[in-house]
Amino acid sequence: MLATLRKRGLRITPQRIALVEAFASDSSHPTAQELFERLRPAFPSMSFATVYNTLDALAQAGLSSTLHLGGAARFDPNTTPHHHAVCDACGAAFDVPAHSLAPNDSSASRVHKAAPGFVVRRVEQTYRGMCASCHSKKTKQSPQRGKEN
Amino acid sequence: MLATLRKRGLRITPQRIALVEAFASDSSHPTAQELFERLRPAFPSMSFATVYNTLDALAQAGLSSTLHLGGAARFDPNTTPHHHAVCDACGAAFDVPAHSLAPNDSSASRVHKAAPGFVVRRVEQTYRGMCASCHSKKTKQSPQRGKEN
DNA sequence: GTAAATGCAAAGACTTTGCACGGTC
DNA sequence: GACCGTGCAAAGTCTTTGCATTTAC
Repeated sequence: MLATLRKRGLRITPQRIALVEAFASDSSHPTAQELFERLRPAFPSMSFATVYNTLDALAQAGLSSTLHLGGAARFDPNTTPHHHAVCDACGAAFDVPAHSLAPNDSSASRVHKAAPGFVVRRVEQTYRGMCASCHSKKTKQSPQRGKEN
Repeated sequence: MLATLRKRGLRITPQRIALVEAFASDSSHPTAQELFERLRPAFPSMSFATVYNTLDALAQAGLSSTLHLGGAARFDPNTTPHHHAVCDACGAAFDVPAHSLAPNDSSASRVHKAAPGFVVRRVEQTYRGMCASCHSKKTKQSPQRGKEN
């Protein structure tokens, strides 16, 4: 990631190094808040602006995407084609590998029928349900991060 | 919608009547702000709390669902199985009919492989791309409501 | 040295909450 | 008349912005 940022003429600051290290291999889809808190020990003076700024730079470089699942935005460093399984109870999001995010003919034609002239670039799929952990302790639900939907 | 609310023991107020009338047949996926402004002429004193309150009541009755596509939440009165095509430029969301929102065997197994024990309840699909209107005036993009992604 | 990033604080957008009053059933 | 809903205002959450200072290159 750092190499890509450098190539784009962006500067490699200690904060960015730390954020990339914390973020790159994280498949938990952290929020800005979570990343901020993760970096705070090393950079007590860091601001949210820096977190958002860096995530934005990564997104522009195609190294991160943003998930809007309700509540705070989640950031995703996984650049391989994949979908998400989202737990309605705790909000956890799991990566689900996909062959491709490109639309197939039948989906493209369905969209075209509903919205003439719409050009589909990619298809995102969200599997809503309940994760194993929440399913087992279903007796008394204890929402942790996500909410409705 | 009103009949269903009444059945649930909820009260039918002029504000709710007006909101349901404005919302029920609206396929543009309005935001709370948009509904609020639509009702303001008739109810100059109405508050956002009432809008959110009513939308919440409709959601609990299964008559409305919430779309989190970035930015403000969008509300959707369409209770038939469908997906959404979302314009990356202007944020407009179009309904795309679907046969069912139930997971099929292959999707369920893919999710299970990625998140063991996850129970899929329904599958949401989002077609990201560009609507006809934005595609034609692509020379100089003019974002209206949605943002990134 | 220069342009870009940081830190800070304030503002902004969106949503929720608490409570007294008023309206529906 | 009881209880739910409304209106209002305030607070809360999440994100963005402006600007002076610092820093990578």
